[in-house]
Amino acid sequence: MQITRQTEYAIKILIELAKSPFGELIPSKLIAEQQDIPGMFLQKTVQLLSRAGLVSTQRGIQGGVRLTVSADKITTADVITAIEGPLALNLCLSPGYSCPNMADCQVRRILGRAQAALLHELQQESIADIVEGKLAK
Amino acid sequence: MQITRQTEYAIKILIELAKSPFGELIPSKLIAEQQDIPGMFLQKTVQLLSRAGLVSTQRGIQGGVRLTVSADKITTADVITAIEGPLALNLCLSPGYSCPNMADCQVRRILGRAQAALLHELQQESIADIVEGKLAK
DNA sequence: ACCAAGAAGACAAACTTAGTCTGAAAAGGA
DNA sequence: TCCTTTTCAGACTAAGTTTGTCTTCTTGGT
Repeated sequence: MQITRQTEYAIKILIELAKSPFGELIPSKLIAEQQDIPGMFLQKTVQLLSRAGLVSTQRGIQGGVRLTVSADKITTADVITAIEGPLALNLCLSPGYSCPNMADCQVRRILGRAQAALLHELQQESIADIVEGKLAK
Repeated sequence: MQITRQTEYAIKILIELAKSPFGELIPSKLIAEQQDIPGMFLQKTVQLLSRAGLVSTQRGIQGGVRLTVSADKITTADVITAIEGPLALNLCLSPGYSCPNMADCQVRRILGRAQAALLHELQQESIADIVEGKLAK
């Protein structure tokens, strides 16, 4: 039950972007070096963030990646969702899933509560909080 | 970021055991039928629960599985730990892991908070709660 | 036109998960 | 003691996921 490495990369990418003034274009190669992420894999990750609307990219010389949402509006939950899809602690908690006894399934209910607690916390934490170190314990 | 199917099986096994009087031996074959779990795989799962001290088993004719801890003392967190090992939302949150800049790693800190919130909720929820349906949202 | 970036998708290696198979060991009864 | 029932243990396998790489294409600026 872990986030994937790619999700961790995504968080680091956003942190790196948030260190520069909002909207500034940063070439992905530079991000890769700063955060020690394999170049090609980083690009795929940026694309997921881009499709989620968190960043935008520009091609060509002087191209790169930039935030389209301010860092204090991007939560950890947003990043996880962008990379891994909707948070689901169990298959039966995925949107669109259905099973015969879903209505009165106690396992589903109990895991749903845990998931809600996790999600609530993840939605409190923004990229800006991470960068600014606002999480003193 | 999901619990494994095996963990879900484990929860169901414990629920099934908790339906009978405490300490009663239930043959694993019966549990498999009741909860629709592949027989061999269930046995492996029972073994993990047994090594974690949550159940004990008896071989031979009239053998089976029984709870060794009362259902209201077994939390969802216990089950996940028994099957998957210590809860870790990210590799760097696993016990025994170390990386150079672990002390001031903001990613680690933020995920640590989320993990603590999740763990707290999981530790509130017992198998007895599930069986008795005490979770009416 | 040329070059520096990102876009896209095929591919592959490594790992994890879910499950099976086979044989052994133990408990109890005949 | 022998037989049956049941768990124990480990090897094995098939499928899926993760984490990348490689190659080719497209775009934008100079």
